[in-house]
Amino acid sequence: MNRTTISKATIRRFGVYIQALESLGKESRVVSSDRLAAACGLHPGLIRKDLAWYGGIGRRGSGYEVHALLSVIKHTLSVDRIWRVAVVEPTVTGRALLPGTALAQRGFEVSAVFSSDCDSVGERYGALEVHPLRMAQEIVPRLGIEIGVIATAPEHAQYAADTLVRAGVYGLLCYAPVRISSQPGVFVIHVDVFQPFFTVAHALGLGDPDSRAVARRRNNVFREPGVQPDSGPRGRV
Amino acid sequence: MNRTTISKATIRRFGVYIQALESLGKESRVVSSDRLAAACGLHPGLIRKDLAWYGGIGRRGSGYEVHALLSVIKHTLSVDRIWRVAVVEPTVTGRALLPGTALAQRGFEVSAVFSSDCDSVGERYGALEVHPLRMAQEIVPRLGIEIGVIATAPEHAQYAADTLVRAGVYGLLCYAPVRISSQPGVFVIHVDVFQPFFTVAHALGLGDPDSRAVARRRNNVFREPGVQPDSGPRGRV
DNA sequence: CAGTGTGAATTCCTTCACAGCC
DNA sequence: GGCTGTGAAGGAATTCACACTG
Repeated sequence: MNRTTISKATIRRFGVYIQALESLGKESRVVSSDRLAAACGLHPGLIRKDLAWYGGIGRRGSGYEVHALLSVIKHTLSVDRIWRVAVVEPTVTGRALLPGTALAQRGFEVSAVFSSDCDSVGERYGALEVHPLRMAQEIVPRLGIEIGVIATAPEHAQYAADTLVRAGVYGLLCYAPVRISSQPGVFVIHVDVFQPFFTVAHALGLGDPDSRAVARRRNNVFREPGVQPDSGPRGRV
Repeated sequence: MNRTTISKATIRRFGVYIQALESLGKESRVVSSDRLAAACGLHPGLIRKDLAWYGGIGRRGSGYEVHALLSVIKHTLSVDRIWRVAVVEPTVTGRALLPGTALAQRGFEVSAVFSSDCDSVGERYGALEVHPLRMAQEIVPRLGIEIGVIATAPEHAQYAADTLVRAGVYGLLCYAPVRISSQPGVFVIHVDVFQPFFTVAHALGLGDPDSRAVARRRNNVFREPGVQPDSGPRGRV
């Protein structure tokens, strides 16, 4: 099963596993698929399928060795190294990614902040000074920055993206609410921080509008695939 | 096709459509599935399928009327009203949701900020003052807050969630990296703001580690379902 | 014509259930 | 006994292709 490409869904979950394993690892040296499943809110079988991609990394009867697992998964996701990141526009969204956040612990180091706004240029956030966007051309290669975060207003997103790409960035996360287009060879992800609110609203609002009691009585309507209906294991109230 | 429950995937996309339509609406009164698809990075057929749920809301030959479409989709997602939201802990993540962000424009109004940290209590963010978490019991019902955002450290997440739920909240967004368990009738979504970075890292790091040139030359490896490989004249090989 | 609505085909993902190993 | 690895079954979500309509 090995030499195949991993499914997109699996890749997404690998990120979740890293997250969960980091904390599970503090408690025990080994986890079973059941335990990991509970921590992630997924079906145990799904976890075994995902991990089976490595071909027998688990031990029957006991489970998976946390450290080893973390290690291979991180390697697969290429997060067993440091990625340097540039943020364009220190907006609220942009600033939420700056050092001091958990982002750094996961191997992503924001090493530059750019802005097209004269007022912002020169401001400092911790050790970082805001530079004019036009300096990306020089700074990006010098600091070995490979990933760019677009946190501009939508109308400036494309320009910011182009500028970063020209400077050498080849992975982009766009937080602005527009679709930016990129040259081949550049990988782009569009992130909408507020989408989850929509999902919650839909779940809560089911049935007649503002009949709060109804919604309250209703069980979770969405279950992430694999999530047990409720009353979690680990379910202390 | 109407009386069926909508698929989870469709619901997620409805959120995206709202987003896209808000800006497309400024340019034209009508959109085709092709145009909307381009704006969202999706396959046109998929959009027609999704919208067909409403049963003939489009006009053959011309497309969908933007305003009407927005209106029904918003209704479906229950975002044709205001939802009041409480945030626990004004961490960087928590603060990114406070008024002034685009969240308010989408119908979600943060009306209270709570903290268990004595130092934070009393701080002001715009018009909002940080209250001790224990006051949730009184404030949540008074302000009609229905949704809670957990932006605490992981070890306090469950407690914060329980407190809010006891106060009357029945929808939760958890930004802390733990799985919180909830009573039936309470809808919970777990959000990990940094997951997209993992996906980018994986895409960029494909193949031999740190052979940047290789990655750079490679085309986007992940395509969101429906996204054309790139520069996509659709169809025809 | 341009563009929707939709069955049918396809691809992708998840769950089941059980054999096999520790 | 506990738990992994995995084929086979089942279910979703997406794409295709085309009839049909304004």
